[in-house]
Amino acid sequence: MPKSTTRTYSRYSRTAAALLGVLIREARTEKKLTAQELAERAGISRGLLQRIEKGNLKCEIGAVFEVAAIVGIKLFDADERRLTKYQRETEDKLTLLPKSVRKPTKAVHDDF
Amino acid sequence: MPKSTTRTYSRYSRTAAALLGVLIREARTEKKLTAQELAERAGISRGLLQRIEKGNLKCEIGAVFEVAAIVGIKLFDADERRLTKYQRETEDKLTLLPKSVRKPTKAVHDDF
DNA sequence: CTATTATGCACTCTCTATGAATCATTTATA
DNA sequence: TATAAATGATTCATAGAGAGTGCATAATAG
Repeated sequence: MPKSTTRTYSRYSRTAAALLGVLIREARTEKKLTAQELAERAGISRGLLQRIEKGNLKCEIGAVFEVAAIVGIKLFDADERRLTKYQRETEDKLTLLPKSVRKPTKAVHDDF
Repeated sequence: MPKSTTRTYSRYSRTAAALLGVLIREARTEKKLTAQELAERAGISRGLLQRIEKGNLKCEIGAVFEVAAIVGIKLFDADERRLTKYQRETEDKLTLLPKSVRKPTKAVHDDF
């Protein structure tokens, strides 16, 4: 990233990430997995898992999803089958929508 | 990151990210926002938004959540109030669980 | 059909998130 | 209670994510 980015996040995003973090922590504990074990299974470092469990928003989404999937947290509350089906349906709807969004030209001629 | 990481993702994670991407794209189109506009509102670049809409797993989760929130995609199917409530409840449950996971020592003495 | 705008893609440069390693602290169990 | 293990916290080097840019192409308003 060029320049300093110091992103600012909405409260909603922060809360969502924090929630996902504690859900993961809870599921991991219930499954009796150590941080090290879960990290290894997910192919990430223990440090990254720590940040994920703390709800850090700068983690890559792939790592977070991977960990969540391993401990059994259903994203979108759906298993893979439903996820795929839902994705197809959404893609279908997308083809019906305009492929690019045009802003109306200011010359609206509402000045009679 | 040290060493080459070339992470590998499960199908579930890939599908989930892809779904989130098309949902965002759909919502953006319905709200008649250009990629540039949405990116600006989220405080990210258009390039990053493109990757998010394509379901790229290497984007930072904060950016994805931020964009999703802006176009009105409810994460965990919950508004901020419910999200916060749910988070508190989960944190409470967490305090009841052991704070660290111990693996049983192999000396189980099941060798009579 | 045409003009104009949005999107897709590729490139460079910069900065930072990640993996690894280490130490301090907390915690479960034998 | 003693003690080995798990977690928390910090540091460091670096691979690679993200911003910015330009251009080709697609797509829509008029």
